[in-house]
Formats: sequence, structure tokens, C-alpha cells
Amino acid sequence: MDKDNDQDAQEPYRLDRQVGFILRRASQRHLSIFSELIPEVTPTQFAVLAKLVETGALSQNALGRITAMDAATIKGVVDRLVKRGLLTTVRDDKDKRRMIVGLSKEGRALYRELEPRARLITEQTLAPLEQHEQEAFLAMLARIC
Amino acid sequence: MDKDNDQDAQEPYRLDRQVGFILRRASQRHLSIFSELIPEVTPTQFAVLAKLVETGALSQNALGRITAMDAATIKGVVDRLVKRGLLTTVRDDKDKRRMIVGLSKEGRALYRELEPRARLITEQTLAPLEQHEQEAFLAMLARIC
DNA sequence: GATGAATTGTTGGTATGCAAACGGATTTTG
DNA sequence: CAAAATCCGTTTGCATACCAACAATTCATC
Repeated sequence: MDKDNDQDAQEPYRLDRQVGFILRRASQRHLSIFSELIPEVTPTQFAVLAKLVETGALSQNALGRITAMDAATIKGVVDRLVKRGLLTTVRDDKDKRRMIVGLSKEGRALYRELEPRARLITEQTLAPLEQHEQEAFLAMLARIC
Repeated sequence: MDKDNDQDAQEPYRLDRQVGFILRRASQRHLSIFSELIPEVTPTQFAVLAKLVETGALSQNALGRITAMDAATIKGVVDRLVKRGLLTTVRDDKDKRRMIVGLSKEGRALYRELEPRARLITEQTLAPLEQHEQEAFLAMLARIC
């Protein structure tokens, strides 16, 4: 008798075995490491700085798209970074709906200071896994996005 | 010449390669699947219902601990579920600080209705991975918590 | 070139999530 | 037993996150 074929032999639903729940706890641990190593900004704020360094100035919504934030979310993040003087915004002349968001000198300087620590965050978060596991894990994680 | 030993041959920092960023996107996809299949409650609210079914009534803070929510967060979640009539709360006689949180009849009934769909959520979220990959992935994910 | 469709940014509402501070109850310890 | 430490629940403040609705602008199409 195969136990998988026992009628009504349903596995109990265990919360700690569900992806969603484990994902949330992993995010919590990552956040904890992040704010330990980089107390200056939040992960989403850092994502904005990093993407602007990668790609240069962008419209606010486009910035939201490549950092995976919806229009309402990116607005709040940009507003707070502008208020801290890390970003600058200019209305686009060619498309008067657009706000072009770019790094200020302070924003660029802060990013240079934080980048090495950001590398450590990924390292520490993945530390429980062996080197070859880390690559396999990241590849699979990226596939379920 | 090993490229890993080239002096200053630092890999550029790529946001899309960092655990934190990919974790966030994976959570977003999971949330999207969740609210598609279970629009009635949020993932955290469902976690509370599921844990109460697993373990029976608990004090509010204890409930928060096993569902990975801090005291401030679990309070909001419990309040909203009580307001909807899915949970009941009673002061503990033996320890007058404690609020014992339990499922109401409606809460239990709703959970029974949702559980099958909750299984589908995990299934669909992991669908991009092969069966054996899913197990390896969940095991590694659990290790970085 | 007018008009319907799509895009951009904004606002308001709801729901996590964490930190810090607080009063009250209980436990530990000297 | 009394003081100290801890635990419980609460509140406030801040920062994501998503949805839905909206006005202004631009685009697509006829």
C-alpha cells in the first residue's frame, strides 16, 4: 500500500512549510541584516539609488518599474529621498507629465559609501548556504518571480 | 591570469542579483497569487487563522511569535479579525496581562473553506520549479531565515 | 486634425512591519 | 519579602506596499 494512495490520507496543512510564510521570514532576516549594516537608508531607498547609478536619470514611473514599485509606492520613496537632498527632480520639457528623477551630488556620494556594505548584506544573508548552493538558490528564487 | 585575481577587477553591483531585491519580487508575485485565490483575507491574517487551527487558542503575543509578527503588528491583525467576527478574545484569569485569542465559529468555517485554496497558492507559486527543485528550494529558503 | 485610449503623476484608503516608549502584571533574585 | 528584571499589551511614528479613482497630458487611429 502506497501511503500516497491511501484515500483521504491528506497531509495536514503546515504553515511553516508554505512558501509565502518562509519567504516572509527570510525577508525579515534580510531586513534585519540590512538595517544593521546600512542604517542610513531603507532597502527600497537603496534600490532607487543603485538603479539610478546603473541607468542614469529616469522618469518617476519608469524608475518605479525597474525597481519593482508601483506608482504610489515610488512616489513616497522619491519624496523622502528628495527631502533628504539625495535626489533631484525636474519636469520634462518634451513630456510635461513626466518628472525626471536623478541623483544629487550627495546621493551619489552616499551611494559610493554604501555599496561595499550592500555587498556584505547579500553575503551575510546567504551565509548559511554553501557557495554552490547560493548560486543554485538565487537562480531558483529568480525563476519564481 | 585568473580573472578573480585581477587587481581591482571588481564585479559591478547589480541590483537584480541581490537576494534582498529578488526576495522582494518573489514576495510580490506570491502576494499577487494569494489575493487572486484568496481575496477574503490577507496572507498574515490567514497565517493567524491557520496557526490557531494548528495549536488552539493562544495569548496574543504568543500568537505573534509563532506567526513571526511583533507585538505591534499582531495587535493590528487580531483587531481586524475580531472586528470581522473571525476571532474571539478573552482576558486570562490566571495572568491578567494576557489576552487569549481563539477562533470563532465563523473563523473556523472560513478557514476550512480557504485551506484547499491555500495549498494551491503554494503550488502555483512554486510552479516554475520542477518537483525535486521545489523541495531543495524550500529547504534552502528555510535555512536563510 | 479630432477623438478615444493610454500614460504620468497624485491622492486617499487599508494593511503590514519595525522601533521606541509606556503602564500594569508577573517572575526572578537577592 | 522586597527590589529588579521580565513580560504583556498598547500607542505613536515612520516606511513600505497595493488598490482605486482622478486630472493632465500624450498617443493612436481613423
